[in-house]
Amino acid sequence: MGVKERKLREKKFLRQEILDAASELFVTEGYENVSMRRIADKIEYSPTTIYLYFKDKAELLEQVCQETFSRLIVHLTRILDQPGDPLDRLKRGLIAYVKFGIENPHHYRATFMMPIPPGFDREKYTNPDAPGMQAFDFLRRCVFDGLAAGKFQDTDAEIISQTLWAGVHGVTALLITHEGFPWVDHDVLIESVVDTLVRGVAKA
Amino acid sequence: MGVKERKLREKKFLRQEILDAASELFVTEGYENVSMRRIADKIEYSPTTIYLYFKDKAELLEQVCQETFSRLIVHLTRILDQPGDPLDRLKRGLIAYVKFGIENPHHYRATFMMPIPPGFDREKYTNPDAPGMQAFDFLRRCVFDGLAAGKFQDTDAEIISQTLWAGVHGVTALLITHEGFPWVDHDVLIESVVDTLVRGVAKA
DNA sequence: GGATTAACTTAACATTGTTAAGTAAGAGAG
DNA sequence: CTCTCTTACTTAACAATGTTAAGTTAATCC
Repeated sequence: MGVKERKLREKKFLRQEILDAASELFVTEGYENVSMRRIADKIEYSPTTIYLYFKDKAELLEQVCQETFSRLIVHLTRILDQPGDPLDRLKRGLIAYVKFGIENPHHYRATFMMPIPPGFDREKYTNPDAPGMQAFDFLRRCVFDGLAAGKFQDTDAEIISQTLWAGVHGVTALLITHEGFPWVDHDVLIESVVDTLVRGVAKA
Repeated sequence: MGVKERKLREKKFLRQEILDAASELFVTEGYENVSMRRIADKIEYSPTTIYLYFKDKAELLEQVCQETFSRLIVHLTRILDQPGDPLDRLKRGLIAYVKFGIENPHHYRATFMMPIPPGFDREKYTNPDAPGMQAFDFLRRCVFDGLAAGKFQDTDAEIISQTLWAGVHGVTALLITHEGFPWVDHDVLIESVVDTLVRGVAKA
């Protein structure tokens, strides 16, 4: 009786269809401009069907972002697996992070720039499987490599990691929200920030 | 006939009452969790009255933030008017910026972390009277001072300014949105970011 | 004293996320 | 085959949102 399995496959399929439709709409229009009804229209189901597969709009967004961020993870993996100077790899990783954010502004916004829900879920951040946290862990590992090679001024890996994260998040976030601002060339700015940060933490 | 003027004064007064009520609610609950009806309740007027004084909710928020940010301006002015090494003043200014953001998270979010409305208003950012832009100009001035004193590695004031802004915005934004994250001590992190940035742009 | 204007309110609209109740088709058991 | 139960979905509705149009009431002007 493969019937049950076929059913399950079909169920999984619809779930994926919802995710795809939602992702595309979120990407093109931004989370808050997409209603559940619009997503439902796109997949030609009734709005309430979505609730059979996802608890609410927030969970749907979370899943969509998780998919996107796993792409960043493989991207970062490729960069960090290459040999070379730890500081160079660190720079390349940081730049990749920023560029990813800018290429996926709505998903970046959703994972890193959204207000904390009132009943904050600390678990979401300490949970290492969380989409964004995995990316941050990459940064941590880079910093450990650099520390082992004695490349840094400070010796606290956590402080260095968080400092670098704050820095790259800053450019990413500003370039996303302040599109109209008279920035210097994007690439120039990104490189400037990353260079400044790495110069700042590196041993003199 | 002072009647007309009294009327005008009363009108201004109600406007200010709305601003105050809105500000308090925005501060305690956050922009998106405050409805026009709640604001109206607080001042004991009907919801639609607000629209006689403000075009829409966004404009109301904008005015509220403007008020708040002018406090940052006077704060920064005090710091920058003190004598001393340009880099030291720069550091103090940057730290003040971050602390202000963290102490006014909702207003900071509203001015610097909100998605750009679809029909972007470039004018809002180039306009030097805009609340946030005035603060950024302070940073620019600091950088000019430092450049004049030959303190920086790079020579482009705009690149340096934007780089520093990105950096401090990063900590501010992350500390605001990721309250639950296992940060190292806030003050330690803030100081680390500012030190790193200034070390990064300073002449070796 | 009648018309005009100003300040404010009531009622309503369209849209949002979400839930409760219903329906129809198919699986499983006898 | 038939009765029942489950699965997968839909229809209808709710409460809340920002915002507008249409009053209403009181003071002002001529």
